[in-house]
Amino acid sequence: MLGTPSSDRIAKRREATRREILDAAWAVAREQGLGALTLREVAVRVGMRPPSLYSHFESKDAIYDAMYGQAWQIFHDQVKDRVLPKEPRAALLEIAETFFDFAVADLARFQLMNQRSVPDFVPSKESYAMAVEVLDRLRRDLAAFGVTDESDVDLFTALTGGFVDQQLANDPGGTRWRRQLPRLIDMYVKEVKPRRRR
Amino acid sequence: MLGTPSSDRIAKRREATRREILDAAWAVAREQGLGALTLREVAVRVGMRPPSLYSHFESKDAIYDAMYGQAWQIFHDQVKDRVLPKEPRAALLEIAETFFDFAVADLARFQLMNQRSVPDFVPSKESYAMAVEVLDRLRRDLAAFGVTDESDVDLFTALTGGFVDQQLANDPGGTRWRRQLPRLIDMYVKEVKPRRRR
DNA sequence: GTCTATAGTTTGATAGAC
DNA sequence: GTCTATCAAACTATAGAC
Repeated sequence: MLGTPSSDRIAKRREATRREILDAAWAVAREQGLGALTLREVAVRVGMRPPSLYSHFESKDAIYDAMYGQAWQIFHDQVKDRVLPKEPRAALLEIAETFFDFAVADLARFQLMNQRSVPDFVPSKESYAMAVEVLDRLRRDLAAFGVTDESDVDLFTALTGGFVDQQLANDPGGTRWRRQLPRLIDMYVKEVKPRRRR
Repeated sequence: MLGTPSSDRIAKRREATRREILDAAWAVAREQGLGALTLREVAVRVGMRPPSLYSHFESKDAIYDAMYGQAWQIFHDQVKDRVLPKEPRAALLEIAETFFDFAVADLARFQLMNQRSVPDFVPSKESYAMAVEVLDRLRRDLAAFGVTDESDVDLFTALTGGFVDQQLANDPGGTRWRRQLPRLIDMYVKEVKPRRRR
């Protein structure tokens, strides 16, 4: 006698399929551009017929939304347990480089996360929460070095974000801006004068 | 007896229609997003049927291309005759603010000019030339203050571009980053040490 | 140069059998 | 949960009359 699959097992399978779909969606977005994403292409890659996607996502927008949340989730997982150096310059450089490398690795992902590239797309509350989580984490990291002014945090995000933009737009795959990150952090440290972490 | 319109007059009329179409295209892009631009919507606004657009542009891509070139052209016109202060700090601030204000005034335009927002769109040689022109102009402007290292120029574009990005993405219509531009220029001046213009 | 007509795709999404 | 069948709509682009 065979038992029926436990509901736990079913849920796991469902989740796995969802992830397969998202993986395919990311692949398409990377290869053809975020705005060129189509349900057909995604379905083909997963080995499904397009209508079957609707068993897992209620619309194309829901896929964009899941991608958005997933991207921020992945980055959050990557930074949430890191231990930063006590010395401000080294720590801030690590923060900047981690974000830079993550962002530069995938233009489509960066466009979805940080630019308003998909017309009418607005992340759901749940997905947006992940982005907020990451920014809060950055705020706490900076605060540990005495950087608490909102203007100082804004300065930091603008500086690192600007480097990412230039790298992606004008030297994709290269290091023209990446290699200037240490210099950037030096500038920032001189300006904001963070103190050594306690 | 009526004469026939001079070929000069005909050319003027053609050019005017082209501009009308581009104006409509910009309006759609601003209102609905750059990626949501459709020939139908553009035609409706101009008061034409969609196929008529093909008398003026050979494809949708050609419209994107003309928009791209036009945007850089407009910005170039805006800066080509300006006389900068001799004092480095004031001059660099003016350069940064001019670019910032222009970019922040229109998200769709900024996306077309500086981000890779439209899948597969590659500007034609002629349109791209306008962008190069502007960058050359910036190089000459900076050179007048002794800023000639490519890395210093790259730093400047990344800093100002980053501010634009943050302003558009996280405080559209506001001044959260705009008001920190003087501070940014102070940082840059300390780092690069431009000399007074001769 | 603008129109009508229409081709030829592609798209996101639904209905209902299995 | 996946399929087939299908839809309705939108799209870019072309042909040819006026």
